[in-house]
Amino acid sequence: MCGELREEHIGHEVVLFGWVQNRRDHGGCVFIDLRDREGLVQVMFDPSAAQEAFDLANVMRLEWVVGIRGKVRDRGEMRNPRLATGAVEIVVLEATVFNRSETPPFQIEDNTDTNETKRLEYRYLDLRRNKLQRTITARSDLYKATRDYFFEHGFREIETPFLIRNTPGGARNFLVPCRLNPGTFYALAESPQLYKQLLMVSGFDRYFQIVRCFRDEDLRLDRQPEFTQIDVEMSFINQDALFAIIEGLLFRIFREVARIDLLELYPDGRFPRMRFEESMRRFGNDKPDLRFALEHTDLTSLAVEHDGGGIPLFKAITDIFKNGRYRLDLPKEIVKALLIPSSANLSRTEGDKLEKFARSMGSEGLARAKVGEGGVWTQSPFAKNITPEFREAVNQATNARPGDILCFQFGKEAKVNTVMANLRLHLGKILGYIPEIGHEDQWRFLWIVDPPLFEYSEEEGRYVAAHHAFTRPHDDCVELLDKDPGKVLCHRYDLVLNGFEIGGGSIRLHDPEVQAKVFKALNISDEEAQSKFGFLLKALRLGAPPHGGIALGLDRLTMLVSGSESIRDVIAFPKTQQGNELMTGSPDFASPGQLLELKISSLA
RNA sequence: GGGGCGGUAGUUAAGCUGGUUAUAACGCCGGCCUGUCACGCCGGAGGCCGCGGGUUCGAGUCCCGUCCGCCCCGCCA
Repeated sequence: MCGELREEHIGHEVVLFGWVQNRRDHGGCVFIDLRDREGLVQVMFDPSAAQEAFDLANVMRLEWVVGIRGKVRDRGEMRNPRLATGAVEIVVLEATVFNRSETPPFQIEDNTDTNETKRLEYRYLDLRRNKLQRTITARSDLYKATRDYFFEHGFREIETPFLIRNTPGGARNFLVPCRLNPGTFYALAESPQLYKQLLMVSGFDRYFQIVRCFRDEDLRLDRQPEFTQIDVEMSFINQDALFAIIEGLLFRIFREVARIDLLELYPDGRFPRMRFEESMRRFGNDKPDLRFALEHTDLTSLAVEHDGGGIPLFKAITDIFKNGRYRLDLPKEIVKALLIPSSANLSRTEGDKLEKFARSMGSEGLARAKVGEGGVWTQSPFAKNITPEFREAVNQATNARPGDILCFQFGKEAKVNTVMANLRLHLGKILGYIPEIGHEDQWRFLWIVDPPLFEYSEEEGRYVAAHHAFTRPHDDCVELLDKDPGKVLCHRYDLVLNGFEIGGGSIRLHDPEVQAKVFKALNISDEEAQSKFGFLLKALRLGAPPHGGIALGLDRLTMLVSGSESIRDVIAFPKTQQGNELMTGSPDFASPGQLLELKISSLA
């Protein structure tokens, strides 16, 4: 192929098919860069070698599809070191034009600056570009590495339905009307969760599937409405053994897809683990990017000790603790600080920009303090009121030195954490601790373990399952299920890579008695449980082995491993942030006839 | 549902405090050129300034609405 020709091919006669990448017309001779999926090679049309081919070359234009027969020649001094095939060129003996091309809407080149709208509209042209050829190929390599690995480890690949019964909870489903049962709908599977558990009950022991999942939720850089998971479930397994299997898979994928040996980073073959609580405290989320430090400092208990430390806004929070109003079933309020080192040399304007950033995250503001000589605070709304004792305690807790700047957030825990977690990432980028895009061969994996089984829903005023209702609680937490549900930890885990959640799963709950307690804590009645999950509950009573599993986000993983900027770069035909597919124009309105046949009407 | 940024030749952008013929680069078309490789040189064509309304003597520019794209919050494994 074009991109594969090297010095060793000199003298050979070759036949090449490809697209015209570039044309340099010298009047007496014409150079063309011919492109195929492997790369470029320079092709020379010389009338003294082949007059007919030369005449054709004079009319050839960009993106024409041509075939040539010619001889590989040494370019000697004229070699082009910037091209992999630069040592050779083809002298054409015969040429054919298979198809002409209209002038393309944008040029097919590596550094295209055409905006993404245009590129998505002409996706098939964008996919001709070297960069996307590489990421889509990486994705293909990743499928192969995954299948090879699991087959070698005794797994079976089993397909599960896409058209399934609508089950409550979790992500919003896409609905598909069922013509044969008017008025009823299938849901598109948001994951094979229930089916893979049932496969364990069936005795399939080790299951995996590379499977499409559908979720009707708002999109992001790393989220598409249809995406692909590497779905895994195993029986007679514990958390540690499952981690080992998945770690092995990732070592394999990085080796075969990116030629990166993770053993250099993780010599014992294992990834580090961190408890959920610790991650929230230090980083404000459950997917910390460990490529840089810049950790949060939780000042809540310190503020309580100092009775607000003279700062009225803090006192409002600490009073909640003092008055005994603080209750487990109320959203917690906390105080957190983030230290920007003096080396960052942050100007006041830049500080104001950070505040704007915090506000865009839903924060009321971003209080700051510049630490001066002797630990005094300046340029701060707190400088006047803060007691010297509290100031000193904060300086010590955050390890602040003169020149550093402290940023504060306080209020509802969830919001403080969101704002501070995003602020940390933002600072990491603007201070150059991590690149704006890409990963520069820094791969920091982390298992997040032992999260709470329930989380309090302010909307619904009750506890809801943080993952799903079939996650196994820690054995020593079972008695807390009715006493203090918020404190129950469970065997759920997320795998994080450079701040992206690339997978998550749990050891499942297969004990009907504990299951009943969980439903009770969730305030789900027997009837409700039966009507919603009856088939699974029945299966769990008919000889269900202990089991657990995980699902890895194949798109995100491919995005990271291929150094892509967005999940759209690793999906051949992705959708925009509003769920539109710009090439074909989906989604589209249904015709009245279609709706009539399905017995549904549209209100739009 | 909310916040931010953006939409001007085929493409990417410039266009200030409203002003006369809307610039540039690449691409495209024509001509010249046998060693270029971002080839070069000469000439040319190309515009519903996203769309709709408003203010004004006059709108790419100001105001309102709307559509589309990107990033984020909410939402989501």
